[in-house]
Amino acid sequence: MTQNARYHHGDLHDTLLQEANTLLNAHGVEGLSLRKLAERAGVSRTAPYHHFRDKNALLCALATQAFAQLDEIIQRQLDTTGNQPDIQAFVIEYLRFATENPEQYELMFGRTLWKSGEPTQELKQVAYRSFRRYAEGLSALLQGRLPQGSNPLRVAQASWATIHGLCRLTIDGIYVNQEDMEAVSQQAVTLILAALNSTKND
Amino acid sequence: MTQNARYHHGDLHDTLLQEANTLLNAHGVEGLSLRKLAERAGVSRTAPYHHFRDKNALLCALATQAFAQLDEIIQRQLDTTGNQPDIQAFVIEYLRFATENPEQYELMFGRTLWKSGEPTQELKQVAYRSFRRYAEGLSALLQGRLPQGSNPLRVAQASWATIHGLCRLTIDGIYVNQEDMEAVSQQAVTLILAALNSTKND
DNA sequence: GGGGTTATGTTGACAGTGTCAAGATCATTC
DNA sequence: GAATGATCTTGACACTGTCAACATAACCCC
Repeated sequence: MTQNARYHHGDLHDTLLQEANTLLNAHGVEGLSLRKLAERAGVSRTAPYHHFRDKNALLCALATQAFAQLDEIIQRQLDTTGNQPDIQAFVIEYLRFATENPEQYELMFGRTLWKSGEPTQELKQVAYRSFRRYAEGLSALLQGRLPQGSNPLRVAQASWATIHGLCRLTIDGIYVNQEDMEAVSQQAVTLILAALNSTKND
Repeated sequence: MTQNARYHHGDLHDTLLQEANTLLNAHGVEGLSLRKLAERAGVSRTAPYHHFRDKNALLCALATQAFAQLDEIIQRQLDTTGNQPDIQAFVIEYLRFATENPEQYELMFGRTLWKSGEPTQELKQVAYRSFRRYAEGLSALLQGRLPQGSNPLRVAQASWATIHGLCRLTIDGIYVNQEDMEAVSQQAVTLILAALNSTKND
């Protein structure tokens, strides 16, 4: 029996994830169909169902993978900056991930899984852990530089919302102008820093 | 001929938009199918195609309507606050619109139209005008209160990104906790105000 | 090794989707 | 009153996710 004509694929689970990522990058979530994916993996339409409960589960698996990647970037950034908090670098790295992996980012934070679909237990855990780590790390970076009456966790969440908003605007095709995008993110950082340097609020 | 059995609907265009909004609110974009919509309007599957080129065009029309609503809210807010800029109120109003009309907001700013679909020329115009108005209005609110070296337009865009990010997080089902959401948005406003009150940046 | 169990892969089928083509009906206009 | 265009209908097609039933291979225990 030749290797090409064997009945069992042997590594379909991983192959599916890999090919799915390829299709995702090429045509977006809306262009990712299980049937095309199966064909691409050289397997029949329903074979993927033996490895993922349904399409939603597959997408959750992709998102989980992506969270691991972003997690690593965030952790590395938080470790590197160490005692000398560099929010600018942090934001740049975060934005870089989102703009270089727009479809993954969409999957991680978009309504496809969180609202329309049903996020896997696994995805929920990974995502929440990621949120927590992010918030804690960032609030550690901000420690002692906050305006009076500010809650470090809330500040971290608010500034994350800012960065996230920038990512969404870019990813969703609203800021088509790359130059504008950079200027705006630059200004966002400046804004955050200005807030941090102020010692008074009301 | 009875009114119920007449061949021509008479007001299908508007009826479609209205019923589409109902379906949108009830089941989201992903639950809005042209066939269900046609049935709901008491008309055959392909009748809508005589009033909208395709599904994308119908969704663009819905988004255009929604932009008009948000536009009005923004304009009213900017006029009301007048000489006494009240960013807090502005943010609250914006967030209110988004949380009360989540599906419309998704349509207005989501990838459904801007990335996956093809935004109508009309939608583009309305949207860009809305963006511009928003940015100009907000930057007028901020005038004279900015940290040195800040570009008012950029600040407006950056703070819009913050608000937009909060909206997305809520709408996409990531901040399920309403209480958290309010605290974070509160903090975001505080952050912006703190930045404005600071006279120095870097 | 042989037989039963489980994992994996296949074909067939179904309901649902957007959309095109061709024809039916009505409203309007010359 | 006939012709033209707007509106609506049925029929059809390709595509989607997913279930049921069956086929094949791998694995494990006696």
